[in-house]
Amino acid sequence: MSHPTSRRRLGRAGIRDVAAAAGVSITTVSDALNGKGRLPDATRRHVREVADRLGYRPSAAARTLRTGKSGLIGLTVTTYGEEPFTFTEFAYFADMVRAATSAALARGYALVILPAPARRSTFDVWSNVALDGTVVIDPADHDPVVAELVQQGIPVVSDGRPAASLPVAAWVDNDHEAAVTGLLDHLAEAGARRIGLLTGTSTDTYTRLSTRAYLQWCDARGQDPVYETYPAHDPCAGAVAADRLLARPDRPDAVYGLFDPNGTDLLAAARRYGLRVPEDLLLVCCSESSVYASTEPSITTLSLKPGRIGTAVIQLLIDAIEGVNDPARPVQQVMPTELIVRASSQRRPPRTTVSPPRRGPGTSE
Amino acid sequence: MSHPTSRRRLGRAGIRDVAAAAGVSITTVSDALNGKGRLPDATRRHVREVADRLGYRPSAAARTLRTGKSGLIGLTVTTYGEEPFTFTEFAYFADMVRAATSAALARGYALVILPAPARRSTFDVWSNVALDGTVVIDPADHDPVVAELVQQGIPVVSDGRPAASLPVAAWVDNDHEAAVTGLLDHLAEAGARRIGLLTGTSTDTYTRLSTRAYLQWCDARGQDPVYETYPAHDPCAGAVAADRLLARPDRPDAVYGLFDPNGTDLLAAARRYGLRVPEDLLLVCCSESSVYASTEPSITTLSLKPGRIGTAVIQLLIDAIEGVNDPARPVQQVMPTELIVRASSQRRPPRTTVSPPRRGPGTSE
DNA sequence: CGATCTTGCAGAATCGTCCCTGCCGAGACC
DNA sequence: GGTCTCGGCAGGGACGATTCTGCAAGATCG
Repeated sequence: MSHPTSRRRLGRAGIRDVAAAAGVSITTVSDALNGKGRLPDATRRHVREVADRLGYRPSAAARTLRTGKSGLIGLTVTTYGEEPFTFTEFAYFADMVRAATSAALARGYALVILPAPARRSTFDVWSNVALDGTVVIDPADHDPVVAELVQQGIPVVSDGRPAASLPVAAWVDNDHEAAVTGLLDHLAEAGARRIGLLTGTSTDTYTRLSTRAYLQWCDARGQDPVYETYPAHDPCAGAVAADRLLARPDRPDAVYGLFDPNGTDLLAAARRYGLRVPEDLLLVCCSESSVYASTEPSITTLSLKPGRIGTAVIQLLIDAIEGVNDPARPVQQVMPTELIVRASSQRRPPRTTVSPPRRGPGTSE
Repeated sequence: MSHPTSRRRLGRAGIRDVAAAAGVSITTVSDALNGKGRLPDATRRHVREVADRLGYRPSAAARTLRTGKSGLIGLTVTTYGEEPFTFTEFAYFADMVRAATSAALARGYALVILPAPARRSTFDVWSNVALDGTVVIDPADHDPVVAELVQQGIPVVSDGRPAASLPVAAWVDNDHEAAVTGLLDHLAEAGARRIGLLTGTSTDTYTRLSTRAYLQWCDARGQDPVYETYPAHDPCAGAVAADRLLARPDRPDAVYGLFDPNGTDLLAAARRYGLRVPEDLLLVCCSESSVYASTEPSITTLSLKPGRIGTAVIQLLIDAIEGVNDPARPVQQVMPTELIVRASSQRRPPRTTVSPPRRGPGTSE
């Protein structure tokens, strides 16, 4: 033999081995397996059968090198440094990532979880993985990662409104203003006269837009804003802030909590002050957690529908990767939220109880 | 020029462009950037500076093809079909994946989320990504994915005890027997006379081992087992099963719920039957959710410490990939759990240390 | 019956990087 | 002063696929 093809250095079968075993050329094997070229069905079947018999798996690296497409989509949360998720948004991220993963897999892509890089370096994890595109969750205003990726020609789609300066291909976000306004209307209809807000100190778009919508609603209704802020990343601070809110002289008769644990925080605080929910205090919080369906009383939640967001983000990104939409102008997509109305925000429960509502056997304190 | 090096087909700078711009050879660039070869520092600095100026990023695909290492680790839950996670284990998976991601990134690897493949095919997502190793969560007894991967020489480490026939390189699991035994002892010490169990109908190792430990404990203590089972994937079924358990004629005075939502399920059921917690009913459930710290009363939980598990799994896998440990025999690692004792499992709150130890106020039956 | 077209496949050039091999000059050593 | 060693780099062959080009042999046609 002139070519040293016969040597086997690895246990894995390559396309050469398949070609040799099937008695055809490498080209024919590639064409047969990929459905290209002009081959009779008999040859195709034969090659496929031989490939199956040898347990042939094409090398992903070689294919990526040749075609320039890896089938991988990066997923990153640059806001919170090293940790890929922050604590208060577990359920949101879990749901969002789950939906995004499914959507990506359905179109033949896989998700890679990536960190916010500590510093620019030629050899961090980012440059070690070939990405077709990237999803960025809550990008900071001047995110260096996004700039770098875009400069390399990699499409980026963000979950959450990016700053105008960020050249993302598209973004998806909830209609936070409409959500908060609708929710406050709901509380007002249930009889709330003074609605309080439990919000965060950080300046991300979610917190900012929600708080602004609350202030505007108050302004339009002529109600004085009643709110407390706390650092959302600290779970203990939430309970303290809930307490502060209910201890105020201008105590609200309804509260909306922006973050997932606020429901239980507020419920516990209400119990400490002897306030009955929903009789004395109406309660809504933004959460994806199902536990609020079975608390006592059950708590009305605002769901951001992270699953829908994850799916939408992936669709837009893959469209951008495959050049489906017009790459010239970015695509915005505003997704609706869902208010899951439960006992905590209804003065008159829908079920007409036979027995008259009685108070429980006294407060322990 | 004899070589047609001058053509530029893509905007991205390759190693050739760096070599040309720096006036050195490709070898020198590679050596300078990778810290190999014998080069004076002046040359190294010069090459690095030129590479930075051109915005050079090495091609991950080419490197992977050449070196055989991709820096990617697969993460998969084969048990639940299409969806990567199931609903009842959100908090567990979120925590586990978060820790695993961090641990992998710290050692220079990134995680790829992969599905259970629908059927064997030459071109599913699995064969489109080059993996250095894979983490499998709760593998089924004869998981075809694991077999396939091992046959291809890709190390596999599992979260959860695999069947003896599965040739994984290592596994990590909680000490479920010790956890359940310790928890039941804790309840007995708190005054429980008849401890019930809320468990699942599926046959995964977690459910199986936990239930067996319960039965053995009952046997050793001479207590009749009192338990209800339900399909854990159905969140509504949990509430129904909790109701069934408390409606039994041999109603338990303490209950352990195996799944995350069981705490609120049981609390709601107890309220419906007018049972006070912890006075009439002691409660423990297995959960990673922080909401049980602020329910009323707060609920004692068994934490499986998924973060530790995720970290351990990744360490073992990367060790196997890099050939640190002995590949001949598999490594087992049994991780401890943590019982977070709260109000729901304590008849006497810990603050009343003044009064002498007395038995509780009799059984309700 | 020769020219053209179609079918069925093989050769070989990439893709971008790593790294083994080898060459050249300059000191070191006997 | 010749050989040895060693530092400093360049050449070029993989890695394993995709795919463009091209060449025979039969089919079709005027």
